[in-house]
Amino acid sequence: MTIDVVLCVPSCEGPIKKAFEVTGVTPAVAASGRLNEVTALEPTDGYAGAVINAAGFPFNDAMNLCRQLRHRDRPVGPIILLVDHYQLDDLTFREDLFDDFVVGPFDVSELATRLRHRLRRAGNESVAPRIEQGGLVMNLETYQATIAGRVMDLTYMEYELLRFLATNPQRVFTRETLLSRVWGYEYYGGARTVDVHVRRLRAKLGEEHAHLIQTVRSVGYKFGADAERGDGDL
Amino acid sequence: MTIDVVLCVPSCEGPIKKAFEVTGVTPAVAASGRLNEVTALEPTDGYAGAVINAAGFPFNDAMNLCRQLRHRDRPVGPIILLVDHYQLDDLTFREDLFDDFVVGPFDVSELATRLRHRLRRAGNESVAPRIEQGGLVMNLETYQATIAGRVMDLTYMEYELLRFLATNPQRVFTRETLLSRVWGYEYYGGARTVDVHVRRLRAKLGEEHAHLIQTVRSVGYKFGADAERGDGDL
DNA sequence: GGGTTTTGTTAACCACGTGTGAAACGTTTC
DNA sequence: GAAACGTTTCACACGTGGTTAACAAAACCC
Repeated sequence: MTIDVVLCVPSCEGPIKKAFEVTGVTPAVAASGRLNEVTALEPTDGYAGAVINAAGFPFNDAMNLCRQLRHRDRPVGPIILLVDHYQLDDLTFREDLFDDFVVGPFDVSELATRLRHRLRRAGNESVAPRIEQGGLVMNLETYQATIAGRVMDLTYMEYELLRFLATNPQRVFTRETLLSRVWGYEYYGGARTVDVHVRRLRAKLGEEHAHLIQTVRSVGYKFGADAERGDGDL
Repeated sequence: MTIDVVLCVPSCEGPIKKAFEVTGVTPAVAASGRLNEVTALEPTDGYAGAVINAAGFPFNDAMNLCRQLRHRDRPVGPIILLVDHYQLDDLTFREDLFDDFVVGPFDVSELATRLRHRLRRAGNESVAPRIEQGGLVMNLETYQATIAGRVMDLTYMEYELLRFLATNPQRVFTRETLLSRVWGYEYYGGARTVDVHVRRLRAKLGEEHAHLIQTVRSVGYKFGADAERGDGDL
């Protein structure tokens, strides 16, 4: 039997270290939080999971790391996020990027219990590997998207934006929300950026499916076929 | 679309109740924690999940309930356990009985975030905040409105005005009030603006439902079906 | 390091929502 | 029944907000 190695970013100290000891798994500490470091440290049989302390380094970087880990060819196990209380709101609409979270100040028992819980449950839970909405299929592992069977050649940002919209169908997002959730920064200047990316996406969706991304005037954009049938499915 | 109902055992008070409100799901409270009560309360389309306060009643009973819920023919959604800190150890080797847990003292934000997280990961679009009044349904996330099941195609201002009126049914607003509350500025000039928007709304509500917005002569407008019997229920 | 792709910005253009005034209509009052 | 008042309806002009294309900057790849 091999030893479980769990990725730990960016550090493994205090209660976090204790929790690892109690649980009996070995941490691999990637201090930089960069993907190449993560890959370099990886044991031959892969990581059993990941603990990312989003309270310990820039939140956006943490989110990006999650995204990258999810998209890797070799999937890492369950991702556990450590956050401060004030960061809870930032988790909204990002539910797919992590499998569990712990709110600081971090308690050893809780950390250990969650670690054990997720590691044990790993395998039973399939992380929704794909999105299907109105002819659009997005494979979250291969980074590929098809519309009505035709492969769309999307760039990174296009993919992320489309994914975000498609995972929350029918819901309207303001440009500011999109900027903060997809781009991950606080709106310096260009809200028009969103418009342009939407335009590019619509172009790649093709004439026929361009309407999948709808403009809600004075509000923002939403994904989804029109609910024009009178079934009132709000 | 149906409303998500989440089983709540054995009570739904304080932070737990708040978390349900924030998340926008409806609790079904089974005070006894017995399976027959759970079944009796079950909506036709089943539970979207379960919140079981193991700190609130005998721990073994809570575990038994979890087991029963898991083994039912009709599976309940994700099970979230509420525990006290000293109970953490008791969770070991029972990882398969629940999907998430929260450690007391219970924090509204954390509870809500976990609830949302699990419901979403279970593929459950958690229900949006909405307004329902006399056949009118307004979904505040999708910016859609339906009247008697038919989708109304509202513009921004129309939506905002209708929303304001519908959130305060039966209450009469002067044009000035509407201008300041909905438009947000201090009435330079056109009170006729309100009239016109009301007209457009009535048109989109359709012949049959136009009366939902009522004119109160020399005063203003109000939303609501007629209380034409003289029961004076104001 | 040069070329290519991706990403963000700026500005012109266009469409649609919105507000306005005036006329038609209805209701109340003398 | 006519005058006074309030509401509804209509047509039109203006401006906000969205789309589009072209450009600049940055990242990426040999």
